[in-house]
Amino acid sequence: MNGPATLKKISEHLNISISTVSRALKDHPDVSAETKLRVKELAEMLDYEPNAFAVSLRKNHSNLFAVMVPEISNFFYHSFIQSVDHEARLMGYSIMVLQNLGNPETEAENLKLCRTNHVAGLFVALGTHGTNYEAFQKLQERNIPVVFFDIVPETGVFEKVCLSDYEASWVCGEKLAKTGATQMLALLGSQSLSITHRRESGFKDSLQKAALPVPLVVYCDNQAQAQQQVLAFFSQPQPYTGIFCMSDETLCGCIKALQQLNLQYPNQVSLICLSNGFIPTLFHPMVDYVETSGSRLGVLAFARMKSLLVNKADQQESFLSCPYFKGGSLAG
Amino acid sequence: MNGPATLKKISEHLNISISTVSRALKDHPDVSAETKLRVKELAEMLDYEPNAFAVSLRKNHSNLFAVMVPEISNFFYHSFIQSVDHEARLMGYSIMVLQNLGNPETEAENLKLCRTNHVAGLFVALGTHGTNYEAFQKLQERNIPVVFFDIVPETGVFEKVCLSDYEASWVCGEKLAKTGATQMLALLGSQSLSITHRRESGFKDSLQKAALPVPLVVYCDNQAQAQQQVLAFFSQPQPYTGIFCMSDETLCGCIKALQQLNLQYPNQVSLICLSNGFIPTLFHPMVDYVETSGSRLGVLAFARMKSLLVNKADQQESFLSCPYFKGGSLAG
DNA sequence: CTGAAAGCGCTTACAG
DNA sequence: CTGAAAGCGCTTACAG
Repeated sequence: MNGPATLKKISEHLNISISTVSRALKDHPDVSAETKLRVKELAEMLDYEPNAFAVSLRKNHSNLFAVMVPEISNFFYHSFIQSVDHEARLMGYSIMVLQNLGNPETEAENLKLCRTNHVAGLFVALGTHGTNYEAFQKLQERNIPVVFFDIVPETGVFEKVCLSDYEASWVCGEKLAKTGATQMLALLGSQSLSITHRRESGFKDSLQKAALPVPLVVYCDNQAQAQQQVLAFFSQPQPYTGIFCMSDETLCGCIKALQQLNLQYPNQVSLICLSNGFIPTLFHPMVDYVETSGSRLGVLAFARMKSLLVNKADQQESFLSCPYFKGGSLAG
Repeated sequence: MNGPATLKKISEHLNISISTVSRALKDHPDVSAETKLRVKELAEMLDYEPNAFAVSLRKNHSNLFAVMVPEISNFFYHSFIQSVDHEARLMGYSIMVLQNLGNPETEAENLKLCRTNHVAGLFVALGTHGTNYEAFQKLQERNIPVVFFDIVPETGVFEKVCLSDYEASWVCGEKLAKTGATQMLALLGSQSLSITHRRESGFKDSLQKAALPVPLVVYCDNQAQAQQQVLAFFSQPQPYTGIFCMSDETLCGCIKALQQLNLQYPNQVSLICLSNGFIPTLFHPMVDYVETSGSRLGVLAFARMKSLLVNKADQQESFLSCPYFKGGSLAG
């Protein structure tokens, strides 16, 4: 009576074998309707719940996905995680969230966790630190599919799911071009990320297309650096400037600097950014942004994961489109 | 050679028994130094990693903690989760994040997950929905300790870890009292939460102590409602007002409304809030706040969890102090 | 110091 | 339609 119910207990109560109980509970066609009924009733009564360890040990596979990100405290990853969590639940799976904090040892530890817990699959956004791709390869060899998202490896055969960074940044350039600004400032993220360079190219190329001068480009590793860069930029007199922030982080730094300098947008400067959409609407006027939606990316990533799991599909690279949302931070 | 290494494989290679391999790897004193060395070397070579399922099934207990919150997308819970995750890692545990989304069925599902995965312990912040306390009791009966944090049950014997909500709100009242404002507005959260009432009392009592009139109190379930309430409040002429926002959510709504109304703080209105500290510093001037630190609460909660686990300590209620951080949103 | 054996709770060929 | 048996990978009394 004490301890959680098990197949054995049920079988003893009913005087039938464990195998039959097991089959009855999963509606195996071999079992008679009557037996099924009796088993299910008792199981319900005893509050039977299968022991996940036993099931997983037997099947050598768990109902757990892992999501690994550089850090959780990020709107974008956040919404990605939420959305993957939602999808996973629909399949009866749950997810385990891991963060690397820019630390290769933590990453190694996390991957080990994935291995020992035999996760069903892994979603990863890489950090700025050097990554050990072999470890991911090893997971794949053990039949644990890996889907990279957002920040993905540049080489190697992997499943990748990305935002259309180039196109999204191109749109930002286009919008800024229309404000009449001649001087452009691009506040980018860490120089060591390929995503930074894709966004840089998209932005630069669209300005070139619009026959505008090459923008001033600065790389920032965090909010404070972005703030400093903007302050430094405006320490000298500037023509009307358009600022492109490639992330929420750079946007926050930028806005702080503008406030310190007492510069108003869109009157004295135009502003556009890439964002998940929460931060830009916090300010007044709202900041124009091209949406890099974590939740939509999550849905896409999950769909790819399912193909890998079910169809053993080939690995590919998918892109998610990024719509533009109008705010009040662009002149004209 | 294929498939991950197991004790059996190692034992076959070395021509010794599985038991000895198992003991050698855990440095059991019975095993000779030489055997230990040989076993460990081979284990290293074969990249041996114990199968978590087998271990857990055997020990009937996992190295997993669960953290259950109403929703992940919240700075406060976020930093709580980060901090618990950090502490857990130090102990060789990992955590599983679950969110209820204000839905009793999801809560039930999540608790089931905790049971079937035999989590080592559970951290919970309750949502606004009615909660089935029996389910938590059941977990405790199965020797899974539950630590409630932030939003905790009002009745029943449970381990609780809370912010000093009353004192923190009291400080907010004190600070606003000094601004010279005579009219006070309290933007509170959902009326169905006890935390809302504790914060309300602390704020009201301190105003009373300062011989100020009773504040106008409004309850808001989300950001948009807070915004509406502030707009409605200022639709009529008002004396100099001090606004107390009990959360980031109400603060965001409040600031949006002030921006719409073109009201400047601290000149036309004073502002103070309870916050984890990220949102208030996003605005200019920075908003004064009393810090409700998720990470410090996480450390405290984890320490309590450890006592419950190790010492089978009695259940108690602990409170975390909340320091005040100066901004530029208070007059005078 | 080492090993054979039982068992954690489940699933699934195999036999009847 | 039902059951006995083997096995997933590990741990740990028990015996020697």
